[in-house]
Amino acid sequence: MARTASGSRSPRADAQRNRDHILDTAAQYFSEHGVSGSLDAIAKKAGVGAGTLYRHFPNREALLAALLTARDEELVSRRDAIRAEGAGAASCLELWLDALIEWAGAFDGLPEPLRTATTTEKSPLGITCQGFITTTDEFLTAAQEEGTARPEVRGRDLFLAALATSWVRDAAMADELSTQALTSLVKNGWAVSATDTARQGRP
Amino acid sequence: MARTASGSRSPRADAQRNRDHILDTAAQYFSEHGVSGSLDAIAKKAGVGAGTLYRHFPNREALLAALLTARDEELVSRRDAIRAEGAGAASCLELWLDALIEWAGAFDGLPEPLRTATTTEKSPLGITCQGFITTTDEFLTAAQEEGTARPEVRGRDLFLAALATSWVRDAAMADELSTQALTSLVKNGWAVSATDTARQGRP
DNA sequence: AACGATACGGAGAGTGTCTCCGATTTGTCA
DNA sequence: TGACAAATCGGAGACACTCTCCGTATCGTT
Repeated sequence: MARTASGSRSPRADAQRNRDHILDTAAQYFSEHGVSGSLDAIAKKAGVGAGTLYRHFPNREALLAALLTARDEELVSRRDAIRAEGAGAASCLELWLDALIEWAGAFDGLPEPLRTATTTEKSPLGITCQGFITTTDEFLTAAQEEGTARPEVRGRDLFLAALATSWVRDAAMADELSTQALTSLVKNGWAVSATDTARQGRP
Repeated sequence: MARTASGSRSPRADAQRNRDHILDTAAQYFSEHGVSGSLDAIAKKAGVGAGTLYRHFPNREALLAALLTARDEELVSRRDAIRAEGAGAASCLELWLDALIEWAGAFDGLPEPLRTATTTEKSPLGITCQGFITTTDEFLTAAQEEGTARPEVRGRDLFLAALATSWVRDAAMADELSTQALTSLVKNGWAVSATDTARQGRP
């Protein structure tokens, strides 16, 4: 008898098929309508009953978490690629933050549930976020040891700042510069230091 | 016949009474349940029919805008007070951003509609936000002329950053440091400049 | 007091989430 | 292959929320 790694019986073929199909449909639907699109509509579009959708994914967050699994893997690959490049710790951190911002912008409205999950104890999304906070911390610590990142900053703060940047972008579509602006703000701040004052005028 | 400044007939006494009462009730309800609390529940709690609530405030945003009017005035006073203090432009900007963050944190979930309003052409909230962006720009420009703020930063970016900070705080209740952390991030960035490197180790 | 303008209230239409359970499909074993 | 039990399905329906409509009540004026 077929079994999964965890010892439970492997899912029935139709169940697996439905699950996959719901996931595909949801990905498209969320792309078009944002993450608050109607779940019943997704079920209908996928050609299954509402009950089927909710059995596979008890709530919106569960569906979102499943949907992000594929993207999570991409992000992990990105992390490894950044590490492999062997650039300076500050550049690595910068690249990682960019990757994080892009990841959180996969769907319209995604930053909101991510933020909630980050601060909500246990949940599929929350665990994912926790992992990425850890990664952020690793890159950050390296940069701090290198002397290129302020020692008082925490990985958690940078992660939240990345989510916030994506959050701003969600609505500020009229102004694509906003993402760059926020990114630069988080990196350099609005205040000029003594060094920068001397430099002022030549970019 | 009594008339308002704009020339239309002044509202009937019962209408005014209801409006005020709804506003009071909504303020309390939103404080307890966040800005996505049920509007019908507010109507019921205020002892009026749903129709009455929606006649006075056609949608959630209108109610929110009316609710914020009082707080807006406080914020404007704060602006004047900051100007009057006559401190350095950088300090003024800093104080103003703090005031903005506090304002946007008046209710749980408020940053979301504010951000939407900021990027949505005309709307009661949007106009309010536009005004505060202008104020932010004034403080920012002063700091830039003083040489204490980076020239490439825009008031709009700082305003959105303030909203984002409030947004993060909304969920990160487990960690009150987050607001400070984000504020400092927006001011100084995570990267250390050459000057700071020399300073490292003595706070 | 009487009348027109204004405002009220709540039933109900439309939409969305999520549950429950009889009907159906699948996998297994004889 | 046939039959049985477990697993899964589908969609009606309970419940919540937003917002509209319109008959009824109240206000302010003459």
